[in-house]
Amino acid sequence: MRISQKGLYALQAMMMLARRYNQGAIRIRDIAYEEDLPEKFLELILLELKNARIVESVRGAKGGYQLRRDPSEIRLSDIIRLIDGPLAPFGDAEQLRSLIDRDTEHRALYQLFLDVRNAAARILEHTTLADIVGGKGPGSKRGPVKKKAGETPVLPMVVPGSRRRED
Amino acid sequence: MRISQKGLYALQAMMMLARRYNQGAIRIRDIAYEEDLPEKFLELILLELKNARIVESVRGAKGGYQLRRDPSEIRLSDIIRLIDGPLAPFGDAEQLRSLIDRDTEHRALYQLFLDVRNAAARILEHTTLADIVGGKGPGSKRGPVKKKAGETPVLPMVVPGSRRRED
DNA sequence: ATCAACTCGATTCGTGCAGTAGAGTTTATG
DNA sequence: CATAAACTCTACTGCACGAATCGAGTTGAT
Repeated sequence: MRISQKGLYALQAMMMLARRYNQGAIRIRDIAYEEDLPEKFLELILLELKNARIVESVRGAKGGYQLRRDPSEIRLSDIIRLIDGPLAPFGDAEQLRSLIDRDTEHRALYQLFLDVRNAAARILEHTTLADIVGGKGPGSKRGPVKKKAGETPVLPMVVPGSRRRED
Repeated sequence: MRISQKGLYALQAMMMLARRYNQGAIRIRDIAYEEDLPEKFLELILLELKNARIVESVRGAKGGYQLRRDPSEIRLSDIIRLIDGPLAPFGDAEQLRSLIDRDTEHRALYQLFLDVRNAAARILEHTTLADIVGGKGPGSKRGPVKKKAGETPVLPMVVPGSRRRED
């Protein structure tokens, strides 16, 4: 699952809308300026988010965009799936399950792909915009997803010499 | 982290080489035929794998390709990183850490990307070719990675009505 | 010697990503 | 009601990358 530049822009814009939730609509231009995103491109993205009923627009003078529901009700997976498609590293979950059933030679490989997709889904479906913005409000029930062993804490404790294997 | 068609071909070819480990070299043509991969494209892929010292070639008549080390010593992440690049869904781990340090506005977002990459890395760095081929040999120490809650068992127990949310 | 087999640069074709342009429509407000 | 602010939407471009294919060249087994 690759997150494109467009996907990143979408997430940034949504974070900004989440921070200003319940403070009225924001103009595309202001989002673009404050987040430093290409304005016309952002326009396209917001249109997609609107068609997916995640945000809504207010037309005319003093118009702009705002979230359609509470930040705690918008999962990151909603946004990513919309803009960048399935979370699986290859194909989608449906297709992988089918391959696991039919392609006995490569079953274990596809099963692994599915495991990777499930790991990503577990994170991204359990994290909402509210978890991601510093918002004072209650947000969802917990911090950025229940921390399992190995996940880095929010303030990462940078130990300069501790460089591990890189991507 | 998207796995391309090329990446899938590479993994399939490597699985086949792993199955025949210690049985001499196999011709490109035979791999292509048995795995049903485009021959000339596969040639390119094997060349890359050779330059990365994962496989080796035997030239001349009776030549072909074979693994350079035991299947249990070849991690899937080795192959995927070579062919398709970093495991992170956006950028690479290094870059994400840097963004987490510098971009305070979006810190939590990049942290999440890093969590996703770590989840994928944890799976793909702990699974070797030996884990993936049905091989009778000892392979590595365990099955396809220690199963944590939520990972599908190898034989997936298909309950027809139990369709969950799809990608 | 000869042929199987790998090596490798060049090329093609299509798709998708990233972004731009501009005309059209709606509506708040003076 | 005029008008400017703002969204709506279609079209288009440039470029890079993915997925191959081709063919000439080199090496080595027998």
